[in-house]
Formats: sequence, C-alpha cells, structure tokens
Amino acid sequence: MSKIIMHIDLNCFFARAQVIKEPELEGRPLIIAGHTRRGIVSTASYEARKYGINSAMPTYMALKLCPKVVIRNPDFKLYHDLSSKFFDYIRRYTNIIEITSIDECFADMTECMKDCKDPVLFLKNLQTNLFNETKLMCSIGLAPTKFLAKMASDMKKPMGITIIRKKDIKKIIWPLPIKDMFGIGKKTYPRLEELNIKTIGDFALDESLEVKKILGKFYFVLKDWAYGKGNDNVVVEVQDSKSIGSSTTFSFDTDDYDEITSMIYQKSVEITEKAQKNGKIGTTITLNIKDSEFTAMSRSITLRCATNSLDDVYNNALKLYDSNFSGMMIRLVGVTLSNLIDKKNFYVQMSLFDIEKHREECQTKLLIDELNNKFKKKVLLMASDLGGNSHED
DNA sequence: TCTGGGGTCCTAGGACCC
DNA sequence: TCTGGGGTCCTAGGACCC
Repeated sequence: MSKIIMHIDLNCFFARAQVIKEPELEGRPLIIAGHTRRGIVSTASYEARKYGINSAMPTYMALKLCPKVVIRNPDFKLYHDLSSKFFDYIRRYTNIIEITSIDECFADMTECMKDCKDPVLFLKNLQTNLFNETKLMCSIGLAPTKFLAKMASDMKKPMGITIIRKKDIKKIIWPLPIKDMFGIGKKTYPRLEELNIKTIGDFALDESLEVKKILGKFYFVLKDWAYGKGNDNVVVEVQDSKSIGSSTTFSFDTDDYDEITSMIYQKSVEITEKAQKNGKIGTTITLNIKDSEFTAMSRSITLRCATNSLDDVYNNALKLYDSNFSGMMIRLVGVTLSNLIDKKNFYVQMSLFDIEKHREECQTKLLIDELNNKFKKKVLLMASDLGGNSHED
C-alpha cells in the first residue's frame, strides 16, 4: 500500500509576505532584492515576472527591464513569523511534516486522506483556507513519493493542485524536460542533452555508461525517482545544522588588507555569536574567497578541539588569509565553522586523556599543529613506558 | 554596473596507519 | 627487490537547492 505524500510550496513567498505587510503593493511589479551595486533579485512577484524579471537576476538588470518596479529589502523576521503560521496550519492535518526550507514542506497525508473520496476538493479547501487565514498562496503536489510530490507541486503555479498516481508517471513525468528534474542543475542538464537525454523519460530508459559517469552514485537515486520508486519517508526531526557560515561580497573588489581583515573579523563575530546562541562548537574553520574572475576558493584548518570562540575562529581565519590570499584582488570573503557538535556533548567526544592534558588549550587558541606535536611526544613516551613494543604489519 | 547568501552532499587526492 | 590493500581523516573544489 503506497503512502500519500503532499509537497506544499508557498508561491513567491518573500514577495507575497511583503504584500501582506504592505497591501497597497498588491498587483504591482515587486522584487525583494538587495538594492546595492551588486544586489540581485531574491524573489519577483508574478507582475514583475511579466517583464522578464527572475530570481538571481542582478537588481540593476531588473530595473532596466521595468524601471517602475518596487524594490524591497528582505525582511527575515517577517518571513519567519509567516513561515511558522504556515507550518502550524499544515500540522492541523498531520504531525508528520518535514520542513525542507522556510517556504516548503512535505507532509505524510496517508492517515488523514485515507478515506478521502475527492482529493482535489480536499486540497482545494486546504489551499483556500490557508489563503483566507494568512493571505499566503501555495501550490500543492500529491503523490506516492517525495520526489513525485515535489515535481507535482512545481507543475502549476500559483495556487496549483497536481496529483500524480504511479500509473501516471510515464504520462506526466517522463515528457518533462530533463532540466526540470529535481537534482539536475544548470551544469548537468547540458551535458545530458548532449548525450541525447532531453526528457526525464529519455533518462529513465537510458543505460549508457556516459550518463552513469556524469551522475556518479546519484545516478541510481535519480533512476529510482524516475520510476516512482523513490523515498516516501517523511522525516519529522529537525536535523542539526552541520555548518554555520557567513559571507559578504564587497561593493568593489579590493586588495586592501585592513578592509579585508576587518570583514573577516566581522564574519567571525557573526558565526561565533550564532554558534554560541545555538550551543554549537566546531572543529573546522574555513575561509572562503571569490576573486575578481568570480572563481571560488577555500582554505580550511581542522583543530584538535571544537570551539566557538571568536579568538579561535578569527585568528585561524586570519592565518588562512595571510598565508594564501594576501595581496589578491578579492570580490567576496566568508568564514564558515563546520564539523559542528553540541557543546554539551563536547567532553563525550574527547578521551579523558585529552581533557586532562589539554583542558586549558582547548578553551583558548592553541592550534592543531602544536597539539599534534605534543600528542606525538606523549604517545612516544607512552610507547616507551610500555616497553617500546610497537606493532608492525 | 555581471553574477547574493545560506546551506548540504559528493568526489578525488593525499597523508597516515596497520 | 618496481613498490599491496583497507580504512580513516582532511582538504579543496564543485554541483545543487532555496
């Protein structure tokens, strides 16, 4: 017996949220965008899209296409509040919901729709009631797997409802262009098209080694998806974040040491404050750089002891900058803390030996190399204590 | 006036250990 | 003696998603 999985996605969420806040913007071309030299469009209202404006387009280009477009900066507090209302609303139907981003989720509707005679009417009511209560618009997909539900919700916007049954896969999913398949992005689809894979159906039927090579182990996942055999397990638990990062693009590329390092400091402050607030510590500090040619680079260091102290993060990020990128013209700089664990689990992750010998260092800014050297010496000492027996394979 | 910012996951190569 | 093989961790880059 297959499950009934719903995917529900808020239509132009950021733009819609702005209209809810400023109702006089209803019906006008509106973009949520950074209004700076290098700003880009985050979301465009349907009225703005009529002018050819799209997400990820530079703001100046949007202005060129539609000089009277209304521009608003993102308001994440507003989005967060509306997003909570949205998920609370869905929970009235089922508690089995998996939140995949601020404006979309999967819901396992198997129980709540098991005796439903008219699923379209049921979903229409869900959609209309959400609109009446919150003024949020959504598109809904219903299918036996998460992949199919996601594809279904994408098919009609705004306020669409699409149901895909297993027997309809070849009719509804297979004719879609391969670039519309979830998981196939702008780098991969041209390569597949070159191999004559133009639609999802072409991919489903293809057996060639070249395609396998392009997709790696993802190939088998996608293949399952295309045949309706994908994952139908809606996972409720919020998974712990694995990294916390922050980056900024300079208005003008720069090689100014003070400007760059003070930005690295600022980024370090942001991520350590967030980590501290969330009770997270991490071992790996990464410095992200984009140069004038838009080439992304990164350098990282993994510490012996997890940390979220500003000193640790900033000093290591600075060291990575000094030794790799100093003097280079830079467009963007970012700092990321990863390999995160909960601070309360910290001591579980370390042996007693580590803690006793290095309690002090772990809380300050001792680097992995220094620690490693100490460990090596200690290990050698221990080995000689044991009579110097060493194992050879 | 060309191209934001927050993430996740995968890959490939190297170091190191046994 | 021209030199295995498995496992783990780390690094850097890349693709994708919202």
